[in-house]
Amino acid sequence: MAKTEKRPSRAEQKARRPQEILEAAFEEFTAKGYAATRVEDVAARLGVTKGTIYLYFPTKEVLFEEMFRHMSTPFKDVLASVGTFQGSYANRLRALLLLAYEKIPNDRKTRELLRLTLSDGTRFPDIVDRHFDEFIAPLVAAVRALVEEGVSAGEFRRGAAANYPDVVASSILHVAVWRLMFADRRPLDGPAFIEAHFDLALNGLLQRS
Amino acid sequence: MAKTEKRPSRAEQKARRPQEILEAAFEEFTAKGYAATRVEDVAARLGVTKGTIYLYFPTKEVLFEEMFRHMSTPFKDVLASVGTFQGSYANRLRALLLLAYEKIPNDRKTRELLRLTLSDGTRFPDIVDRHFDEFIAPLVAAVRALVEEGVSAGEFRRGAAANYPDVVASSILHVAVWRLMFADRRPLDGPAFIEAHFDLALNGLLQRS
Amino acid sequence: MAKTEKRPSRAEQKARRPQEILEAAFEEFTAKGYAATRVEDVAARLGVTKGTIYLYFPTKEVLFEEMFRHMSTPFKDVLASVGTFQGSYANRLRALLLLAYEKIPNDRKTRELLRLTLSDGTRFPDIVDRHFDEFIAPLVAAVRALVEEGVSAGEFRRGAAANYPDVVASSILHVAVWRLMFADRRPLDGPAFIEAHFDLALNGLLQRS
Amino acid sequence: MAKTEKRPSRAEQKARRPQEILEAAFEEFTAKGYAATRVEDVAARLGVTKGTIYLYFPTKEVLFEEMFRHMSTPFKDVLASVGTFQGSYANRLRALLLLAYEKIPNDRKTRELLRLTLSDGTRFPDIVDRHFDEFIAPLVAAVRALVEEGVSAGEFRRGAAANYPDVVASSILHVAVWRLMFADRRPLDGPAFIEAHFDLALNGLLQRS
DNA sequence: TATGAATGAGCTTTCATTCAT
DNA sequence: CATGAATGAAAGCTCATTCAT
Repeated sequence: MAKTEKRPSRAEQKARRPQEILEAAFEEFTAKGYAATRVEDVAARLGVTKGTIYLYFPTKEVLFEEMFRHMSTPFKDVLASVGTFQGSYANRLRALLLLAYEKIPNDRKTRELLRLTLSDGTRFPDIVDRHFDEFIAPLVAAVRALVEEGVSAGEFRRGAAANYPDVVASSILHVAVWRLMFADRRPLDGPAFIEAHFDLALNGLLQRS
Repeated sequence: MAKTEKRPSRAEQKARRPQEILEAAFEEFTAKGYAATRVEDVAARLGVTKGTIYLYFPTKEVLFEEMFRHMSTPFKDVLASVGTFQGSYANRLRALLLLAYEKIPNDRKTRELLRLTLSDGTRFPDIVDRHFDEFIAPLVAAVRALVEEGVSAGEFRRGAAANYPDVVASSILHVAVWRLMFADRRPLDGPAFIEAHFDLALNGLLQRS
Repeated sequence: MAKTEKRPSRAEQKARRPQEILEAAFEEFTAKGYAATRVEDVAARLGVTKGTIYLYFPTKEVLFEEMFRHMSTPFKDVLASVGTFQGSYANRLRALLLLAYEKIPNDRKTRELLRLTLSDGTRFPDIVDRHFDEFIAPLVAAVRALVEEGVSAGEFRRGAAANYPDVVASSILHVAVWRLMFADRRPLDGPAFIEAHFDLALNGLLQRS
Repeated sequence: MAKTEKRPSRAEQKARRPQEILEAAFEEFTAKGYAATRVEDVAARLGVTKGTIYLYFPTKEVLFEEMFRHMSTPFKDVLASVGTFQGSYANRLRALLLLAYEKIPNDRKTRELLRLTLSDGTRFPDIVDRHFDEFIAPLVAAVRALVEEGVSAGEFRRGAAANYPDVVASSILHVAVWRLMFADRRPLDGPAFIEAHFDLALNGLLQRS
């Protein structure tokens, strides 16, 4: 029982290398952008040398792309649970948006990948599509489904907002961008913001009595 | 009448140069980001050589900073007109948000500067503050003022949304980010989105009968 | 009569230009050496622009060469007066060396041209020869002539020093190099040094009683 | 025994590199001066490329400074042996000056560093001080000490020359400058010059019988 | 005559990539 | 596996020189 969870064996260490590199690459690329990041910086963060990086990834571009893929955690899966939600549609929508807040602006990985998508999307068109398929489309689809069901059930108003569900979720992006831009320099009161968002969105959607 | 509008004289050319350069720089920097843009690209866009750029701007960094300053058109001034708005607070808010849509996601300059702020804000902290002071703060302040007046007048509900006006305006940022990210690849139906936004926000804010 | 000696007329101004340029070039070239001096620096010192320099001198190299020629004042002429010296050979030698001190280490022009000869002689072999012909050879010849006459007259000892007159004059170069190297940071007591030089040289040369 | 003295191993090569570079830099910088030397010239002399130089030295300026430090061999140490000299003060002084001739004008390294001190001392003030502390000050101090002892012992005359020992040593600088300036184009008969120097200096210093 | 905008060749420095050890 | 010395292709910046005004 002694050696359990001790430092990894050489073999384990080796197996872990690629992931370590991708994680180090994430830190560097998100901090400085693709062009301004040097392969050596990534290596230095791991305490290895440039050559080692090239042992696992053939070029800086591939490193970037694989890092992006590795760090973008599946949001679709999370959304799968939406189907199991119970209660009023208002509460279901609230729960869904809460999930999105957790996964997008509050999750550093997702948030920083959004930055990369905006800054280096020109050079890596794939990541833009990926970002859309991974985050935007599923979220919008889930919101739309819920809103439509709520409308059918007579809980939500029919109207422009119901037809364009992005607008219901757009505050989420606002928080993400705010955090990317200001970090700790202008902290944002997350819970209060979310509360205001729910207040506005649900009042905006609910049938007027 | 003959020679009017011929090629500019030497003096005219010179007077125009700095602006031409700043505008070319805007195109290049926004297309590729600071690090990936070469001074020579900016020059080539104007049909001149690198050296010419350095005749007007001492370093690439200064070129970037002055470009940013030159291209960020005052939003505060636009907002000044808000005070003159008439009619219901709902309409006034609608007019205010429309102004913001025009000036932020629909104005290519502002939109692209937002991208730069996100991608190169780390290297140029000034532009982050500038962006905040120039766009975010005035807009939030204007929305807050209007909402508070609307609440006082009994037209708007008191509530979380009224206390956190960012949430009312956040869809604007959503459109900006969407356009930056997808450009023409996934066009966004602007008018429909705006309509949905107003529908949601005003229903969310108005006193329930 | 009032305006006599007032500011020069345009024609005079023009006629003076080349010299002004050469003098400005002297300041710049001696301060930074040939390679590190920019033509624009020379122009700026005169309050004109680069183009003006090229109106008078076709290239930077020619400017340098002509500057060198222009600033190297004839030492030979000065030495001509040596033939008229009277009195003991010791006194004549003293007078000759004093002339050399005035013309070489104490004359800023000559001193600085010595620096250029050492630093840029590789690129401009002419100036080395020029320096030799203009300063070294005449001085050594004059010293040699005087010493030989002094020996013939029985006033100076025959001996190694008399055969190699450079050694008699070498302290002069020492002062020049010292001043070039240390300028005002380690001032050299000129009169005391010269006195010591005469003391040593004359005692070294005079017949032992 | 076979492979001994074959091409150096990677490790040996690496250990040697910095010195190789400094020596190549010495050749280039002394031949053309700081400004006119290209880092690529230094590299080419070693058969490597520019990049290699920057692997060892961060900037051209640092390369120059470290080269200067590396090539200036301690003169002070040599002078330490002066204290052990025996015999007449004339002979001791002769021995001391001979040491100085060996170390300053006859040693190519020292001689060329003198050239750099004169040509690039403005840009690198440190090397001027270094040159003073390393060569000038110790030499003058040693001469002074010996002369003073010789005066105390009654062997040397009291007088101006004894008070200003630079003058006794100044011929040494003369030879250095001559060689820097004329190299092989006007060779200087070293031994004869030195003989003349001793003849003059000792006769100039010794008590007149 | 004088200007100064513009050029283009060249220099310093950087960095992705390779490869012998 | 890992290293890190070396490369070479840029990229930022400079400056002698030109030329339209």
